[in-house]
Amino acid sequence: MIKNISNMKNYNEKRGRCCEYIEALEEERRKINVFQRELPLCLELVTQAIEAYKKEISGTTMENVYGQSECSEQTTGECGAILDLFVPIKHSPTSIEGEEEEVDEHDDDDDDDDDDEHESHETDIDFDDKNMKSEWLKSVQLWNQPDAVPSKKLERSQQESGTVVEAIKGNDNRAASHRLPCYKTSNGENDDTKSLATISGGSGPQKKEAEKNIGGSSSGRGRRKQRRCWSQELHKRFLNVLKQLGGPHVATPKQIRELMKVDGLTNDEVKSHLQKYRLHTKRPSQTISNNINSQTQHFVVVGGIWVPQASHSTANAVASGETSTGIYGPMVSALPSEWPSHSNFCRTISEERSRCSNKGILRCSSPAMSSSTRTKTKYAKYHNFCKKYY
DNA sequence: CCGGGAATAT
DNA sequence: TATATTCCCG
Repeated sequence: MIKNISNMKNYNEKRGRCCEYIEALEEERRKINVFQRELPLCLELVTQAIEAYKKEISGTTMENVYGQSECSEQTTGECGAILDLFVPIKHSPTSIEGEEEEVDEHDDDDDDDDDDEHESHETDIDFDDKNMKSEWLKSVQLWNQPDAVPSKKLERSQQESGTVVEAIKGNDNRAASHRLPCYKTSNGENDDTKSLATISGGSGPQKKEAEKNIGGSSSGRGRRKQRRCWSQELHKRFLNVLKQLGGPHVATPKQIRELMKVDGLTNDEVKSHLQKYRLHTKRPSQTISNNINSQTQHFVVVGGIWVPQASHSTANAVASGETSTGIYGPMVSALPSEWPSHSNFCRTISEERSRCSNKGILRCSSPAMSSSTRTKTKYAKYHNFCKKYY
């Protein structure tokens, strides 16, 4: 009898959990929905899983949604089994070395964090811990996700104060070593995001694709890395770091990369991003006819960095008070506009063939770099920069 | 090697 | 067109 009771209890518990998961999954589905086109299978999977859960709850035990992965009960019962569907099996280190050889000849030197794709136990999904899931999701979002996703807002709210980032950074990832997005999916040919591999692998803990360069034809190492987008999260971090370093014109790619502590991020990528960013900052005005640098503008310049006006105060505080310690103090709001001007600035850079000939008008109110250790070089740099533009 | 920037690809 | 990647040079 006791047994029965405990069973019952167990059942109820399980049921409760299932309900929770259904909710969570539905939430998830809403998010994924945004990417319907990109992740049709993902959506399908989640949908099916939701149905499966519901059925399960309603008593009709019918698992085996897919025929595969039948209710193998692991420690957690079938919830786990189904859940597993979503967790792309992370085969640990295998993928890495596969392509390592030539795509990245130097890189990955990164002393500290690196991608420690931690082991393989998929059980770490851990039931009661949905936070983890969101964290994980978020970190994934860090890299892909060309456009904004509403969900992000939500998550951000719960942990302001940059804890996320902290965790992401991995410098103290005791709780959960969630990997950061590896962005290194190379493979230039046959790309097509629709390839199943890409999707399933990509949506989950995406690892680097192993295969490429098949058949040895490979035509040399000319392949380009697959294009990856800087998510807002990522860009936000970029901005933060930039702020710490004193602005886009004094920060150096390497420093930025180091401070960002995003594993897998390379200097080149940072450099590129920085370049783009600088371009944007170069010719700020002339887009909007009416307001010429008036107060009505939604962006303000803080230490040479454009930030949304809303966050101006905080940013400013940091800029002046600063002292990098509180690294992630001021997170700018999750709003989409972190760029000098969100969309295109009609920039006619075509002309300037010769280097150094650009005469952008740039307003930079004293860079917020005072107490940095390596200030000297920066200072010089900054002066150089000013000279250039004034 | 690193950084800036232009050329090139997506 | 915008943005990311690669090439080139100092």
